[in-house]
Amino acid sequence: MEARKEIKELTEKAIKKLYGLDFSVQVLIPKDKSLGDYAISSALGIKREKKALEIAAEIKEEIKSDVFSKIEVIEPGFINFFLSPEFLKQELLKKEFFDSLDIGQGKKVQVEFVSANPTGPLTVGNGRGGPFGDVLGNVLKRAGFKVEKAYYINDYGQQILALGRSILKQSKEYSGKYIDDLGLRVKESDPYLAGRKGAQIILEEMIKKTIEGLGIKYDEWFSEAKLHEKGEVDKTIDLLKKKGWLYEKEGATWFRATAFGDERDRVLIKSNKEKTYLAGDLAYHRYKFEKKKFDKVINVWGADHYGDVVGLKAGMEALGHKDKTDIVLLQFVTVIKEGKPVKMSKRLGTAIIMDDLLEELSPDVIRFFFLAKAANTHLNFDMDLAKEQSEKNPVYYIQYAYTRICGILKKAGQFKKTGNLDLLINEKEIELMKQIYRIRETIEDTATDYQLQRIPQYAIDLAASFHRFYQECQVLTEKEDLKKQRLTLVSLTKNALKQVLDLMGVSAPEEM
RNA sequence: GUCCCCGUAGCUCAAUCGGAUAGAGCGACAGACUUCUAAUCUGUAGGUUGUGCGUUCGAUUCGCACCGGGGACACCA
Repeated sequence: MEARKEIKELTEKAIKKLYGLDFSVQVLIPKDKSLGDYAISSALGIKREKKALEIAAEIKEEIKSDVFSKIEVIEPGFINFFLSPEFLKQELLKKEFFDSLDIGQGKKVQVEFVSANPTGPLTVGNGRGGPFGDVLGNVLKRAGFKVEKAYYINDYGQQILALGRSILKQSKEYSGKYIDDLGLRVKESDPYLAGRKGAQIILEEMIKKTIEGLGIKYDEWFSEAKLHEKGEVDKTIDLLKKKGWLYEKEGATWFRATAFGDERDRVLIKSNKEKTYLAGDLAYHRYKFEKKKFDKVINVWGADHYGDVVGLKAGMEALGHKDKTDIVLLQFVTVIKEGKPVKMSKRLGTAIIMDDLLEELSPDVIRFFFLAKAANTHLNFDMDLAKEQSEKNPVYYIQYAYTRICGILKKAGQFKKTGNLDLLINEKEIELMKQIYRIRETIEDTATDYQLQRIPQYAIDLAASFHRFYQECQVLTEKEDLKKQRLTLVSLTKNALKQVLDLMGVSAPEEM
C-alpha cells in the first residue's frame, strides 16, 4: 500500500460518504516538514455552507489507517498526514520495494530523440535531446513500460542534396573542415549520392561517436530513406487518399489538416513529385503503431519544430491513431563563455557542438546540467561556471554520498540485513527513510508527466538526507544490534541512490 | 502581424491539475575534522516571483494588457 494512494482512496471515500460527492483528491507534499509528509487541501475546494475547517475535521474523523502516526486538521482547512515510522520501515524492508513499479503495465512505448540531420556534427541544441530522451526512456522502463529508444535518420530529401553539393564544392550550404575532409573521401560525383555517402559517414563517425560519448545507447537507428525505398510513404499517402483526406492544388497533393484543428493544410507531394518531410514522418509513425505495435510514442523535439506538432497529430488522427503520440519540445540551449553567448565552435566553424562540451566536461556533468532544467526553459549553459563548479557540483555531491556509503559497507564487511529497524529512531534516520520511500512516487510522477528535472532534484535530496544522517549517526558502532540496523539502512540508501544514478546515466563511483 | 516558450535570491535553476512562511546548488559571511573520506555538516545574509489590472478563501501558477529575451509561421527537413 502506498501512502499517497491510501490518502486519496480514504479521503475520497469519506467525501462520498459525508457529502455524496465524487471528488478527485489531490495529494500534495507540504513544503514545511512540520506540516506533515503529505497533505490535502480538498476541504477548501468543497463548496458548501459549512466552513472548510469543519469539513476537514469531518473528513479526518472518517479516516482510520495505520499508515499514519498522526493526522492533523489545520486552518483554513488543510489535512496533514504524518507517516508512521513503523509503516515506513515495514515498506522499505519489503523485497519488492525497489523494483515493483508497474504503472506502465508492460505497455510498449517508443522514445524518439535527437534525430538530428546527418549533415554535420551534433550541436548543443540538438544534443539536449540526448540526455533527456535517454533518461525519459530509463524512467519509463523503471515504471514498467517496455521501452525502445530510437533515432530517426533524416537521410532523404533536400538537405542531403545540399550536403552532396557542398561536398562536391558546387555550393556552400554546408561548410567547415569536416566538409573539406568529406570532399577527399567521397568518390560519388552525383550530388545526391555524394550526399547519401557523406551523411552515412557523418552519422557513423561523428554523430554516433558523440552520442556514445554522452553515454547514450539507442535500440534502433531508423533510416528515412529506406522508408521511401520500401514504398511505405506511398502506401501511407494512398491510405489517406482512400479515406478522402487529400486533394490536388497547383500541382501538389495536400492533406486536409485543417479538418483536425491545424491552422493550414499541409503538402504531402510537392508539384515536382517529391514527398515532403511530413509524408515520411506520417509513414514512419504508421510503422511505429502498425508494424511495431507501440501503444504510445514520445517524440522529443527541438522547440523550432513547434509548428509541426499539430500537422503530425492531425495526420495520425486521420490515419486512425489519435492521441497516441506525445511530443516534448525542448527549448534552446545557449552556451555562455566569459559572460557572452558562444555562437560558433572554434574547431569547426559551425554552430557550437556537443563535442566542444565533451572536450572540457565529463558526460556526468553535462548530463546532469541538462537534466536538471525543465524542458520548457531556455537553458543557459555557462561553460566557465560548469568547469569552475566541477569540483563543487551537485553531481559530485551525489556521487560523494555514494562513495561514503561504499566506504562504510566495505569497512563493515559481510553482514546480514536485519528484518526490523526498531532501533532507528533518530530524526535523521527517519528523514533518510522517508526520502528513500519517495523514490517510487518520484519515478511514477516523472513517468506520467515527463518532468525529468524531478529525478536530479530527488537525487540531491536523497544525498543530502544521507550526508546529514552520516554526520549525526555513527554507523559502525560498538552496539552490535544498532550497527546491523544502520548498515541495513545504509544498504537501502545505496540501492536507492544507485537506482537514480542509473536512471540519469550518471556513474556511481565507489571511491573518489 | 499571428502563434509558442521564458522572465523567480548576485549567478544557474526548482516549486506536484491554484495551496500553508516561494526553495536548492554555487557565490558571500560565521562556525565544526584525533571520527565510517570535510568533495561533508551547522548557522547567517540575500525576494514587491518583469510591470499593471482582474478571477479566487488563497496566484510564481489562471485571464487580460503592457515591457524584455528566445523561437516558429515553406510545395525545407
